[in-house]
Amino acid sequence: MKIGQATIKDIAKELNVSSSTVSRALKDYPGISDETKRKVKEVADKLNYRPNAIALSLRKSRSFTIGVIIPEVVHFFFSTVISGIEEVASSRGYNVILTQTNESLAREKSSLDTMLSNQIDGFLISFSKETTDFDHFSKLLDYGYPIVFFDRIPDIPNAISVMIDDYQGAYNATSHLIEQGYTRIAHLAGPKNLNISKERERGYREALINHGLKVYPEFIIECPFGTNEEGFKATEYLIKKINLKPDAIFANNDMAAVGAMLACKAEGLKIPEEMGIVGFSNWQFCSIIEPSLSSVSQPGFKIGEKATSMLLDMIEKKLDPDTITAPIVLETELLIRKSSVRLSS
Amino acid sequence: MKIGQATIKDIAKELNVSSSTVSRALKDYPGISDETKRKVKEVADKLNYRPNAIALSLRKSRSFTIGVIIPEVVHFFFSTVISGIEEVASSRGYNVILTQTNESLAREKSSLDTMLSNQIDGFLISFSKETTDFDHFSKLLDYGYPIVFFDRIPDIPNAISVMIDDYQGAYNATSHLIEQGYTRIAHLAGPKNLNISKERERGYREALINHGLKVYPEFIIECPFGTNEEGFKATEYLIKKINLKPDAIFANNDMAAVGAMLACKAEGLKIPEEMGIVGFSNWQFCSIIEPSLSSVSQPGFKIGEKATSMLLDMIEKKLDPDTITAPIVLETELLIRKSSVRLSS
DNA sequence: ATCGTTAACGCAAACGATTGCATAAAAAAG
DNA sequence: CTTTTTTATGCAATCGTTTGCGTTAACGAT
Repeated sequence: MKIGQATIKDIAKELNVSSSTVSRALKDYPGISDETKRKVKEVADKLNYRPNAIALSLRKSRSFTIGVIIPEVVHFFFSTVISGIEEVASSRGYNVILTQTNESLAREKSSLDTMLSNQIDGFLISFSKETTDFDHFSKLLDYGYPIVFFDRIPDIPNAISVMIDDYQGAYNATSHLIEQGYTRIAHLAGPKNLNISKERERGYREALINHGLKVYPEFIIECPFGTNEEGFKATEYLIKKINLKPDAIFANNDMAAVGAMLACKAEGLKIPEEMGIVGFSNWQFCSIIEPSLSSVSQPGFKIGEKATSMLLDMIEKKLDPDTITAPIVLETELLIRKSSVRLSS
Repeated sequence: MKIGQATIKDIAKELNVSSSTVSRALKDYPGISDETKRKVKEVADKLNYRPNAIALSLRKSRSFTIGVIIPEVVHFFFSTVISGIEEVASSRGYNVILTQTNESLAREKSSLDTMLSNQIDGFLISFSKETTDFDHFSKLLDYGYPIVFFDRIPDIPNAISVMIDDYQGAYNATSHLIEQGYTRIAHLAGPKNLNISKERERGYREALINHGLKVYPEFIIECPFGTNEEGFKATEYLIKKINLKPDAIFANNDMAAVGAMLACKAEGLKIPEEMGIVGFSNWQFCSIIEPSLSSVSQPGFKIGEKATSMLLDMIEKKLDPDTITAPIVLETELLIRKSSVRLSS
């Protein structure tokens, strides 16, 4: 005998009325006498009645639940996005079902499946690094299923997505390094199949070109996992193995940037004097490490908020997906700290 | 016309059989001819049939969904716990519904309510800092509702909980400082209403006493929010305003410890020579800040795993809650780094 | 006295799947 | 060729709610 399991029928029985009357009374429908409404509500209270959302979902084929699929929870950026999602969803009366794919395509697909089984009203997705083919998404889109992609967005024509301006963020970061007098700027790039990596690299390249600097291919090293070990190795390589030593590094993510910092320290290179470093994501630790790390801040919370409110608008038909033709782009902010400032201004 | 909306009835119609036959065929029940089974499965495949989990939930009054209520998502420890929860739940075929309370009691209660409405099979809870009265939990427990508390555990006799050994963790951290020759060890404490704070403070106190040191009340400063600003202020106060200056700080959490480090740097105190510092939680940044911060590592992922597997066992009646009389306690690990080592060993 | 109107409520189907109990047809036993 | 058993399938209720439509009784109008 579990709690809250009193049903409309129980109330009906207690008062010798029909379930329809109870249902209507609870919702203040017209055509029910005030007296009955009063009694019904009283008994509902007494029995600790709680509407069965499952029954409601079945009836309305709406679950008031949205599904979130992300690569991993333990990641500063994603956790802030989740936070934004949860805030908006719960304030608008929706539940959030969460799964992480751990960057596995198989899990992404199975998550999609079980969520569909659960009559999810819509999806919020940032796909895995393994995902290169978007058929499983476009099928759903074709059927008019509400989906909003965020951060990592697929190359599907009619997909709705919310992203940050990776290009501009990278451009600003690189320009900042250039303005600080660094001229041989290397780039620790992200995995090639993610658009965000490509965009950041593009921002890096164009900033160099627009400032009259040359792009050296050997200065661009891919760090697909984004760990500090990777950043460490890449930086050691840059310092030791290359003829033209770089004097600054723009990293695709903060962890790699930290790896770069550690490598510099190990090699006795002073930051920012001999090596300027800028990261990407503005993880919490950026401001507290030594020297503090300049980084491009991604508005994770805002992304979550925006993506969710768009999704809910689509679900509630307040927003026609066809009116959205381009991805929503949120601005980044370059946070300049000690690791990249060597000019007294 | 949404995808996956083909129902058992659609399959039945297509083959001119009854829904019961289809249902049984899909589940390989005996008493259905192999021929029929084959056909049913074929059509199911063709129509992209996906069982409606909602209908199933209603029928079985089981939702195969567990509810997670935590103070906040953007927190290294909690995000690792979530990760552990999600792994176990999804591997055992359960969904995870997530809400954060932002440390508000009101939101905690309303989350509880909507989850109950959604026929959640069980709860995983770490309650808010505002929560001092546990009636809303004990009501559910009395009704036999499966709940596992983690990290922050309530003082209810029959509550099942998974926690870490905060006392021992704090004891070890403090002992380590003592062994390093620090004698005037201060403590940045957590909010008084959380058991974990009390336990950590107790570990700190007893370590001092057992090593023949005195406990100075003025050395214990409460940092209820656990921010680095708070830690900064508390440490400045300790350094400047107190007659007997401490030579080490054991902080209730890493952020406060970082605040303490910054305050020491601002005051020109060398770490670890003039001030030893140990934190709690082992946030990611501990190993990459300068000097690296010694910290007590909490096995967040394991907590999530353990709590979830216990909850699912209870839900599936594989585990009788009455056989569990004491909280499950997981061991911490003291990670010794530079911030607290001044003896060459 | 009869008719129309309105207020207040009940009936029953529907959402999708499961399942105990019938039932029909086919096969085996007599 | 019956009778019994087996095999394969269908019926209908159920989970908790909602809702279109019908029903009843009371009331005022004619």
